[in-house]
Amino acid sequence: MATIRDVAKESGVSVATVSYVLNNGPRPVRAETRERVVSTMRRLNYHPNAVARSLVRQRTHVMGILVGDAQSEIVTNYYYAGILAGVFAGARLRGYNITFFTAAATDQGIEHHIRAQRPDAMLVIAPQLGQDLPKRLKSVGIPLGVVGADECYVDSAAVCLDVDNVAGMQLGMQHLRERGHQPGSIAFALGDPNQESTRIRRTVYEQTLRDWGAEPQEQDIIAHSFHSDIVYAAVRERLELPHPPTAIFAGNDGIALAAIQAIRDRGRRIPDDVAVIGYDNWPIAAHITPGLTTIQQPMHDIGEAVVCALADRLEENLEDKVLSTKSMVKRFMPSLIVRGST
Amino acid sequence: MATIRDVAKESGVSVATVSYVLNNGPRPVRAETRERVVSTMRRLNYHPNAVARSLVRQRTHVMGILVGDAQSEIVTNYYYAGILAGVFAGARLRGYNITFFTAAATDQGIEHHIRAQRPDAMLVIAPQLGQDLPKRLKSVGIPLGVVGADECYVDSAAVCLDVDNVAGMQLGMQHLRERGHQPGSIAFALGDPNQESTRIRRTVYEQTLRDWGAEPQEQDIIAHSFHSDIVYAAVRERLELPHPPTAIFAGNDGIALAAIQAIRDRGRRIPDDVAVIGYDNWPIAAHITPGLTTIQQPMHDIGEAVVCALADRLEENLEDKVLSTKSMVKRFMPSLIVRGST
DNA sequence: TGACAAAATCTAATCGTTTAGATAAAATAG
DNA sequence: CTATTTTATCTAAACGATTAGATTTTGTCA
Repeated sequence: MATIRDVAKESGVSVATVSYVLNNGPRPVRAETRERVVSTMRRLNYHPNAVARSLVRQRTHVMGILVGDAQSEIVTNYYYAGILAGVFAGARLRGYNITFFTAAATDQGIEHHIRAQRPDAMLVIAPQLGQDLPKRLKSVGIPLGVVGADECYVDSAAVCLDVDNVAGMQLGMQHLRERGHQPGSIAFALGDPNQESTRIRRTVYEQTLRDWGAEPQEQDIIAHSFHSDIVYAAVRERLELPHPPTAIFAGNDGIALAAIQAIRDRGRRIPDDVAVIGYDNWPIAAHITPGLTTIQQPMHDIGEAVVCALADRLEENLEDKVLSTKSMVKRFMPSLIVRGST
Repeated sequence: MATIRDVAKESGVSVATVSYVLNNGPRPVRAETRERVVSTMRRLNYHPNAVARSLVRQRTHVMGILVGDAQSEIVTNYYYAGILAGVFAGARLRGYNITFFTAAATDQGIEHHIRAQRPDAMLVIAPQLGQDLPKRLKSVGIPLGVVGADECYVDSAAVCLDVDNVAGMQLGMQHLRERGHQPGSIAFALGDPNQESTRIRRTVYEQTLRDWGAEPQEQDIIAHSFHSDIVYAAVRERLELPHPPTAIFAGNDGIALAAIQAIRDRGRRIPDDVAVIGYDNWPIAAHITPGLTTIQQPMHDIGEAVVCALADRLEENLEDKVLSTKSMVKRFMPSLIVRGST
């Protein structure tokens, strides 16, 4: 494979000149010379070695991405998938490569691994990573981008992006209210209670009910899991209790699907007897009957934004030579997709 | 950040000695010296720079992965997601990093990009990439791993892994036959006819019918798309024609879902009037009623296997100093998951 | 035409490793 | 106690780029 030396020798100039041609600077090159160099580069099928470049420039143009222990989750889960797609788009836009760090999050060695690989920045997407991870990542000393878990990262000089869970939840509650459901008849199938988003949404759910003058009931908060079987059982159970809900707000569309199943198997009609509203707008939501009303989140935008924000920060650093220590938090507005289930 | 020089100076030895400690070789180091070096490495929080290492070793320990134009597809589609998860597992196992090459497949510059980044190997997962891509990738001269598209890569010195589409299709057809469906009453909702897998499965479908003494009918090959709306319409249409099928074999579970919807909306029962069998065993397949009978493919295994095969090849090359030019093709056996829809 | 500034190019150090070849220290043999 | 082998280290040249500083070439103006 041709090197810069080969090109230099072949076109009768020094390597420096070739480099100036390659980078359009920082020193000028006579047009005639440039042409000669460019043509030999083409002739030799020369491509500058990114590894060598990284070494001298002290930048790899790689952003690392860290995913939870369950590697499969990140790609299987539609929520993550959307973010990832956005991340790729942003990376292409700004000229970065995305490398997946395959070490387990609980590895003692993850910082070491990062230090060794020298990505320019790190992305963290799975919110349920270990407690001490923020500190450990911060200690590496490179810009950090976090999606969906501000709280514990807010003092880590990180770029924290998230969906606005408060707004999303309010959007859905408001919609149910407009559809005529009484505050006391709206249940919440929340999902994994360990996730930050779940906690926030629960708070909003409860607060909204109180604002409407109803005290939230423990029995109306059901399905403390994302697993279909558990959700199904929980919904069936709730439907047998007194004062069954006339509407169920589900923590994601998977939960909504399981809830729908449970409602139907109980012999109730959707949306006449029980309305269902989901969260995330999975592709399947549009293709069931009735269509699932759901909260759509701009996941692609978030993924793209986090990469761009980090790229901005990196370019800034390039000038200031000092790593910004300010954290930044930005929330993205969800929107309501109304379909037949409400 | 500490370099090997700092460690050397601090422990009063040469950089070479530190390097020998770091790599356990290739020359011996006195135990006493080693200890001293190791302890200063720890004290200085030293981590060898992978970039510098890559430069001198001429190996990056990175495998690049190329995905189709629709970046989102790879992560949204459950089929790809499974493979990806396996790829990550394999990469962790063998000590490689996975980098996504974000350039569009149709980019003229994709080989250039690869050449510049110098991954040790490339993975190609989306089968519907451009026609000339195999040639272009081969021209880069690094080992190639291909999942799901042997044909056009078989002369590219590639590692080609795929699901055994013939076996999977036969498995499903056999099952339908055992459930009492007549050869002339089995329709095939194939999906995107441009995909290699679709073509193979169609051939097997037709051949199987002939083996059973029935001539395949054009009208029984429906839904030439993966798009739910198109599938839905096609199935509805077919159900109105004479001799409606008693069983529909779907090209993937998404198609099956749309078909089920269509069958139900037409007022037919599943599986009594029409049986449905899917392909891919999406998570949702277990959570609908009736459960969807489907063909499960060992996607995780395939993803892991392709990485391992490439790693083997790379280690081999390390010794032989010559890139193996033999292509290797391996097929993975699918299995039948029987649920209520048949 | 000569003096001087500007533009173009070259030389060589650098980035942080690995690893052959030379050298010093320790171990073994005679 | 040398001579010789073995083991442990060191020195210095790569790997393939970038980029200051020195040097040469070209252009401008009196």
